[in-house]
Amino acid sequence: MEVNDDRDDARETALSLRLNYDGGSSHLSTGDHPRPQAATPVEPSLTLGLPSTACSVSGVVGRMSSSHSVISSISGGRPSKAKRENDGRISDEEEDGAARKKLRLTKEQSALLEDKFKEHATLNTKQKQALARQLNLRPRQVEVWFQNRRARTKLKKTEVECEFLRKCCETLREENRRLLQEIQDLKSLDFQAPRYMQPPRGAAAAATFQTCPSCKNRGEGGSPAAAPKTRFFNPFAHSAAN
DNA sequence: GTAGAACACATAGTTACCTCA
DNA sequence: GATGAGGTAACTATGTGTTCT
Repeated sequence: MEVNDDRDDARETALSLRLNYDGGSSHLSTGDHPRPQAATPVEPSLTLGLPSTACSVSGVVGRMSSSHSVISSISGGRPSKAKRENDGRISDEEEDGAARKKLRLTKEQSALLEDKFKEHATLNTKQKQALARQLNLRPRQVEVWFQNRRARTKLKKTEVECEFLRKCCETLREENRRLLQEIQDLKSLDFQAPRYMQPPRGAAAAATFQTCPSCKNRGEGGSPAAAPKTRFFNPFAHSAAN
């Protein structure tokens, strides 16, 4: 129906904008709208140069292939929760009259879904229906798969970023250790304070300051007004106490 | 022009099933 | 064979933008 298609296009535009705003896992563009950036939805916001998440799925596909050849397998069944009657969407029960089954996608289905996901992280209605037909799945299943796939991508990205930050933290910690050691080394030196360092004021501050060694040695030498009062600012006195 | 209902779809979190070690 | 962990399909709850009235 043309009306629905038009609405889909408009909605997808809005969704695309919202997703970009959210800074979500993908810079998505949906449907027929031109995609502004890279072709793969996985990496764009990953600026770390780390492995693509696509690889995380390959193992699953391989594993699934061991027991399923061409047709999606259906097994078990779980009690349906009667929520979706109120939902506008069609549930599995409503569609085929049977209880919802847990299926495993075949290797071929997974591969094609992955390919499509690399092209578009989201699908518009037409794409979803076409893909569902192609895969012999229900559109709802394709939709769910893409939802879960996006979630997995985002999770992987979060893990990668977490690891990156952990390494950054460790680097900074090491740098901090090095600088502290450098401070200790400098403290051990009998160096002369520069003259631009002004003396502190107040009794509390005085506790963390000591007389400049050069002034101490000089005694009453120099200006009678300034020399005896020149003090050496010891920025390490406080930290050294800790 | 604006408000609100309806709609479709997004994400986040959860549940239940399946596979494998 | 039992079991726990991990993966994932399917679900629920909630939020958002668009369209229509």
